[in-house]
Amino acid sequence: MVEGHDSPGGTGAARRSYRVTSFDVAAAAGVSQSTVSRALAGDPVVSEATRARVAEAARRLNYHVDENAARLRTGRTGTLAVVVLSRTGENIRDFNPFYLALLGSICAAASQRGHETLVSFQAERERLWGRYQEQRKADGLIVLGTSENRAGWDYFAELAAEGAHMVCWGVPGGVRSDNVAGADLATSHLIAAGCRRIACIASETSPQRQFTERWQAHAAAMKAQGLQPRLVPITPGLGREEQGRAAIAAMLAASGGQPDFDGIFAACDEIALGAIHALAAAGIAVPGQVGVIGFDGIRAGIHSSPPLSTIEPDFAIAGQLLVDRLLALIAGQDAGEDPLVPVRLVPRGSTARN
Amino acid sequence: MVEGHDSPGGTGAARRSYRVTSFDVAAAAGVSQSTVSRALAGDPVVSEATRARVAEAARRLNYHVDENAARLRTGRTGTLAVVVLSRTGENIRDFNPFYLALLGSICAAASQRGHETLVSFQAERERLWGRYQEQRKADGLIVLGTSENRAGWDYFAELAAEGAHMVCWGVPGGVRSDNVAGADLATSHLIAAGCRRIACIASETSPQRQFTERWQAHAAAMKAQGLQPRLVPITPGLGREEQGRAAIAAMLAASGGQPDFDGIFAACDEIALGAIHALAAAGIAVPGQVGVIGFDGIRAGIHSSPPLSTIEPDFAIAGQLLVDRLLALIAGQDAGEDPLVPVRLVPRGSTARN
DNA sequence: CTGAAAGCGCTTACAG
DNA sequence: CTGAAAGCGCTTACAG
Repeated sequence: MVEGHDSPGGTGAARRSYRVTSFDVAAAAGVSQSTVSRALAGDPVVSEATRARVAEAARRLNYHVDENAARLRTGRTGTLAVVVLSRTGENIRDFNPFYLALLGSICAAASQRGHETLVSFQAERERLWGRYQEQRKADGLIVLGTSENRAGWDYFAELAAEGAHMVCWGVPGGVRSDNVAGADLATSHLIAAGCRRIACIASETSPQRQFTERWQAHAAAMKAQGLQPRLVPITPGLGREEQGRAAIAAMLAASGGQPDFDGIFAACDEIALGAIHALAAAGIAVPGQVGVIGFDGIRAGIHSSPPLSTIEPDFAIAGQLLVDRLLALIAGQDAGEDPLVPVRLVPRGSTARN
Repeated sequence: MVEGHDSPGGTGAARRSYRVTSFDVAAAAGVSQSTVSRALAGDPVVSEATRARVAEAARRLNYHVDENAARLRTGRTGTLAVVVLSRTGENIRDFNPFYLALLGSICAAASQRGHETLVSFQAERERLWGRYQEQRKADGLIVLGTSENRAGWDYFAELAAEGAHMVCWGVPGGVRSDNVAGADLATSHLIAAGCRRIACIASETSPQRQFTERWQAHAAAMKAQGLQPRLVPITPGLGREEQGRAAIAAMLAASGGQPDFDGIFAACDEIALGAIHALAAAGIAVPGQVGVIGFDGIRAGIHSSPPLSTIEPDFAIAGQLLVDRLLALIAGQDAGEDPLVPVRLVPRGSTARN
C-alpha cells in the first residue's frame, strides 16, 4: 500500500484518495485485469459479452485509465505541446489576438483528432523550454507567436534541428497563410478602389517571413499593373501598432506633411490599425484620401473607425493543417509540400473609396 | 527491450528512438540509479560533489526525467487542466477575447508556480469532459468561458459537487472581478460626464452571475445619487454584440425612435460595442447624446469609434488568483473568502461628453 | 551519505 | 477468447 492511499474498505472521509484500478474493475466484472485492459481499449479479440460486462463495471466504479501508467507502458502520450511566444514583459492583454485565435483553433483540431494540448506561453530567454518529448510530456510541438522574440525562435529552431517533432506557424517548412494569394487580393482590391500610389508597410528583413512574402507578392502585383511598388519598412522591436504609427509618421515627415500616397497595404491588421490612428491624428481622411487594408482578420478590425478591410485566413483550417502536419511528422511520414492556409478578402469601410 | 526501442549501441539512424534513462546517467556518473534520482530532484541529503557529477552526466546525455514514470510513482501530475467553454458552433474568431486573455494569464501564472496547463476548448454537450483527475492527467481544473453554454456549466458543477478540485471564473465560490467596485466606478463616471437617465444593459436571470452583480451594484449607486436605475435585459442565446444591438433597438422602439436615455452602462464590452453600433446606425451621437461605458477592458475597445470607456480587471492578478485558489484546494487547504480581481476605470472617448 | 529493492498501474507478447 | 507475467522508468522507505 502506498503512502496516502486508503483501501476501498477505508473510512468514507478518505474515499477520494483511494484510486480505482483495473484490478478493481476486474474483480467486479469477474475477469482478469488484462481482459479489462483489452476490453476498455476496444480490442476486437474480446467477446462482446465480456466487453459489455467490463464496461458496465468500469462505469459503476467510475473507473478511468491512469494515463501515466498507460503512457509509461506504450511510450505514446497522445499529447501535443503548443508554445506561444510573446515579447518579454508584454502584458497578455496587449498580445496579438491573431495568435490567441490560432491557439484556439489548434486546440480544437487536436481534440478532434483525439489529442490533448499542453499550452505554454513563453517570453523570457532564460525560461524558454521545449524538451517535451524528452520529458515524455508530449509527442511533438507546435510553435507560434510573435516573430519579435528572436531568442525564442532561435531556441526552437535548434530543437528542430536536433530532430524534435515540431511544426512552426509562419515559417517556410511550417504552415502559413497563402500570402501570395492574399497580397494579390489586397492589391487588386486597393486598385479597384481607385488607389494608385500604394505604400506597403512591411519588411524584407523581419524574422517574420510572412511579411516578406506579402511585400514581394504585392510588389509583383503592382508591377503587373504598371504601378510602382513602395516599401515602408517597419521598425524592429516596437509593438505592431506602434510600427504602423511610426511608418505613417516617417512617410509624412518625408513628404512635408502632405500624403504622397493614396493607399496602404499593411503586412498585418495591428499595423494597419496603428496606421489608421496616425492618419486620423494627422487629419487625413480614411478612406477619403487614403484607403487602408490589413492582413489577418482580427476581430478589432470590425470595430475600428473606419472598420478595417482585411485578408482573413481560415482559422479552422490553420489549426487543422498545423496539427495534421505534426501528427504526420510524429508518425514518421513525409510531410510533403508546405501547406498554405486559404485566405479571403473581407472588404470594409477603410477601402470604401466611392 | 521494448518494441521500437533501440539500444544505445544501435545504429545512428535509430538514435532518437532510444530513451536515455536514469540508469544510463547512473552508469556515466558512477553512482546508483537511486542516487541519480535524488541528486536531480535536489534532495539535500546528496553530497554536493555527487550532485554536481550527476548533473554533469545528465547534461551530457541530454537526460530528462520521464514525467509519466515520476507521476505514476508519486501520484502528483504538476499539471492543471483549463477548460474554456464556448457556444456550440461558434467560430473561434468570434470568441470573446476576454476569455482568451484570461486563458493566457492563467497559463502564465501556472507556469510561474511550476505547473503545466492542459488546455481544452469545449462546446458540444456530448463532448464535454472533465475527468482529468480520474485519468491522472491533472491535479485540478479551472473552468472559464461563456455563460451561454448552460449544459457545460451544469456538467462541471456536477463534477465539483462530486469533489473534483475545481475553480470557476465568474461564479460565487470561484474567482471574479470586483463587480461592486467596478459598477460604482462606471456609474459615478457616467454621472460625472453629465449622464442622468442611465440604462444598464445586463440581466438579473442570466447564468452569468457577474452581470447580476454589476446591475445590482449599479442600481444601488444610482439610488444613492437620487437617480432612477433602469435595467434593459439581454436576450438569452444571442452573441454579446447582438445582445447590445437588440437592447438599443428595443429601447428605441419603446420610446418612438428618440432616445429617452443619455447614458449606457453595459455589463460587458462586447455588449457595449454592439450598443455603439446600433446607436450609430440610428443616428444617435456617442458620446454627444449618449455616453457609453462597458466592462472587461477588451482590446477592441481601443479601436472602436469612439474608443470605448471601460472597467478593466487586472488580468495578471485574475490568473494568479485562479491558480492559487486551485493549488490551495489541491493541497487540501481551506480556500477562504472568494477573492475579487481588482478593477480600474479606463476613460475613453465614449464617455467624453463635453 | 549511498545502494538494493519494491511498487506505482498499466499494455502486450506469450501460453493455453 | 482469456489469463499469468513481464516490464515501462521512476521515487522512496529501508538498510547500512
